[in-house]
Amino acid sequence: MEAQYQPQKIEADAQRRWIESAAFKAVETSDKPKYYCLSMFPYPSGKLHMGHVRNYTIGDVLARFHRMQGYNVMQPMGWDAFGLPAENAALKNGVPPAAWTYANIDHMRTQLKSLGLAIDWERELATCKPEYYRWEQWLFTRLFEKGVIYKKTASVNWDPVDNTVLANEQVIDGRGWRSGALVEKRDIPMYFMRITAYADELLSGLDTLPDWPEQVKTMQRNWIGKSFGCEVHFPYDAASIGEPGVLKVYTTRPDTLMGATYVAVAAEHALAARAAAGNPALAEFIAECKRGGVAEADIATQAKKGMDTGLFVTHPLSGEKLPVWVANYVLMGYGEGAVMAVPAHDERDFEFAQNYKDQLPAIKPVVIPEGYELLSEHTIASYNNTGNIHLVPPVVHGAQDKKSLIFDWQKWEPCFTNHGTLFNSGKYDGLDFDAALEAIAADLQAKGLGSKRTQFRLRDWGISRQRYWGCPIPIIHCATCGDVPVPDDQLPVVLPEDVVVTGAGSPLAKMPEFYQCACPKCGQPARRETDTMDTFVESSWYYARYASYDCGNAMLDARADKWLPVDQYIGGIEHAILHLLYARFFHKLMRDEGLVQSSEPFTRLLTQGMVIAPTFYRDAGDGKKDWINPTEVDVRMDERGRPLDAVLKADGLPVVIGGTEKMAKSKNNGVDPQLLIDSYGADTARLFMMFAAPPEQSLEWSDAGVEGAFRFLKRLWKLVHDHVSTGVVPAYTGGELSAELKALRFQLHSAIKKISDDYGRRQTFNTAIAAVMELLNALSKMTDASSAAHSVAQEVLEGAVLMLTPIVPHACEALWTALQPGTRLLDQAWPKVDESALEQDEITLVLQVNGKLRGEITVAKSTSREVIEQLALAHEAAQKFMAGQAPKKVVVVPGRLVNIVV
RNA sequence: GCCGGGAUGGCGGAAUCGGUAGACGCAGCGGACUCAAAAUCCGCCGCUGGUAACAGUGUGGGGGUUCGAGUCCCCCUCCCGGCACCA
Repeated sequence: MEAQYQPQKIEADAQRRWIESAAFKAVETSDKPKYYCLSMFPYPSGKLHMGHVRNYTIGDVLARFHRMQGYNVMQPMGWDAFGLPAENAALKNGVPPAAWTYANIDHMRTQLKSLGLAIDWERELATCKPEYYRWEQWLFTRLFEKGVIYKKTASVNWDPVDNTVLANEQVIDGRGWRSGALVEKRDIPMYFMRITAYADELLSGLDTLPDWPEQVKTMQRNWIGKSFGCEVHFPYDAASIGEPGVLKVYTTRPDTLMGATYVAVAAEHALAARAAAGNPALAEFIAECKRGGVAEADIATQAKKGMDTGLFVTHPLSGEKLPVWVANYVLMGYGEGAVMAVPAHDERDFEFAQNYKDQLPAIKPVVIPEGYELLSEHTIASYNNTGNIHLVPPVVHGAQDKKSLIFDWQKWEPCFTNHGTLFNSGKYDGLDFDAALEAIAADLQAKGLGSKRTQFRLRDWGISRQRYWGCPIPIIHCATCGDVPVPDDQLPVVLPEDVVVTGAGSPLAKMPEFYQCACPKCGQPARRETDTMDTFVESSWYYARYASYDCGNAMLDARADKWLPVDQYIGGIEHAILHLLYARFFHKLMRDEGLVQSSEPFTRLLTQGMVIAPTFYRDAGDGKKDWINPTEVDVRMDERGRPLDAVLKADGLPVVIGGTEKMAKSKNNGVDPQLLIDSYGADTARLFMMFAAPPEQSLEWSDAGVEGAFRFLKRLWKLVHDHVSTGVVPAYTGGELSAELKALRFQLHSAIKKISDDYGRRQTFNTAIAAVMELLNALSKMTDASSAAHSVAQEVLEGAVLMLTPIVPHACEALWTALQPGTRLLDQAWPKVDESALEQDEITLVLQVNGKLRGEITVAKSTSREVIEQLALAHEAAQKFMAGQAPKKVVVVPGRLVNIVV
């Protein structure tokens, strides 16, 4: 064994041995239980970033831990290879997206391999290869024929200068990122997947996933957004609208129907268009609403604006005339594109009604929020006579609050949205939410003007993209036969790879050799669809294809059900909703096609946090900042180690210390993992990543932390080196031991117990590493030089090496060979707890007086509660702090503490 | 705006089921070794007062429940992730 820890040599040797022995090939026939461990595949952006290193190290740690636990492990890797960045790179550098992508894949594969991941590389796939996406096209044609995929129009961001559709991230402050033109909404035809047909199952399926983070399930539940309410029809007012009809709205608050004071429709709604026909001001307002992008975050934060259409509808129950407004906060894509507005009980309606209080009818409260009551002196009649919001008197006061809250509905209070008792609602007065819902729904039903309805917030998934670098949609448009799916024997529709990207419109639409074709049904000349699919489609089923990676005649074969579902999936928290929901949806689609039997794709989910780093900058004048990479900066400390200031290494002059943020090009705070691997080795990189924070939290980059990780590996190396240099011995198996050695074995076996739990149940690798460090600190302090001590040391070191193997596999392999020459670490099982080493006859209890720590007492394990109480009361410190007062109560928590209350 | 998280020493974090706050590591300080430096090893290290023993105080802010709260409940502040065409 070398005296020096030499990571480069050790890592190259270990990786070569793993390749030569095909150590991580997933075995398709095995008696062992399977463990399918999957990290989200990377987008081949160019080179590995720290987030990748973190993600793949976490996956590798879990894969290797389970391998040692006796599982048949599959850990594959591939490339999420279609996407926008390749087109952006093509625009910038003139390289075709395909060439750029393949070059990136080659480089990143080399980088990933240098991390020493226990991956079965035989199963590698890239989604931009026809042998992958042909099966996506095949499934598309199946789903199209079933009606799961259908066509409708939808709004997109349109850049009127570049004549192209923009992604939301390409719209900056309402303008196209390249042209600078004001972006507008434009309706175009697209293909949609009917994910809403699976909404109920996607919702209930979450209850079958106990090993998903609660946070992710909550987010998905809210995203799906199942609600119970009523569809309400407001008959057109014939005088103003000029024809019969009904305006449909959906509401989750039918109990507030009697409080509706107006209705609001989206700018794209048919009634808005009808009213705008003879109203230039309204037409201009509608045009204004159509300016700007389609991103919900922008729409939801803009000021609430609207305009009266001059049209009226009639209230379905009261027959009252209600004005119809166009409002920018009503979304066409959600519900019916129209809402009934109840400003007294909905915050957005309230805000809108306040903005237009001179033009809108008075706010009309109809629900007394739970916990409050109507002031007796204010009758409903007096309320109804007030007529205007400014004059609305106080109507309720808090029943539970002593000082009686007064509400006048002039200022918003959160409790206005609470359920409660109806008033001011005619025959429904006095009903609670449930009774009101039933009564109002029944009356609407009787009049043919509505009924109870369940609604989802979830919308169908638009998968058409007017882009080049994606999977072609396998549809042929025929003048006589309509949209015809491409027949199986003509698949795949291959994406041409040698194209010129201009940034204006889709290249495919300019390539007759691509789009000219014959209709598969009638043989007449036809046009091939030139839109490609959303790249979320590829990433919705890749996890299944790994199992049947080399199957040439089907999307999946029987091996899919052998490996699926994925036992452990690992990826960034930013994918909590979209990717994970789409993948769950696709799994059910594949199940219903008979391709898999399970209903959920991922049994256990670990959502990893971001990698963040400090930012530094200098003002560049003109309000801009020059961001400086952390590696170019020295942070100076005061005498207590607190940061004083920072200077640029190059010129010694000060730079400004910014916040600690997600590593990003825009802030120039990224640290290249390659530099880390080159100077310290993959094991140090892996150890630092796993030690610095638990996987679910954000991880702060720290040069000093990396140094610390490296130092620990050197110390471990030296410890093993010094130990084996005095002769290799068998590990301790039995015999009398001194108290010191007993204590060391107690610590070892407690550590095995704890660390097994940390890797397996808790997935907190930072605490596992800390426990090994404590164990080795204890070993270093051992003074005993007897042969018994040497055999216990052997046991401790073997245990430590085995327990670090998932995290630092290269170093551990070399250390194991030194500890047990002639054996292979790859063949070793996870260490077992020796229960006899955990037996203790004395325990230490904490002594508290009034909950404050005042001392401790050590007693025999079997000591009774009464004796412990007596010992505690007699304790010197207890006597002192009781100051002669009699104890009111003595709390004894077995094995933990005694608390004397005076 | 809506949905979901987070906040603990100078720093990253630990405290797993309401029971010793600060494990482990980094930084810093003191010492050993060295001609010297690096590396390594040993010791100290929340804050305030105190020579010390020790005492008080302390988990973003405010309130509450409890013998006991970083942990549970209510309110607030700030930061982060997602919002359907970034992946």
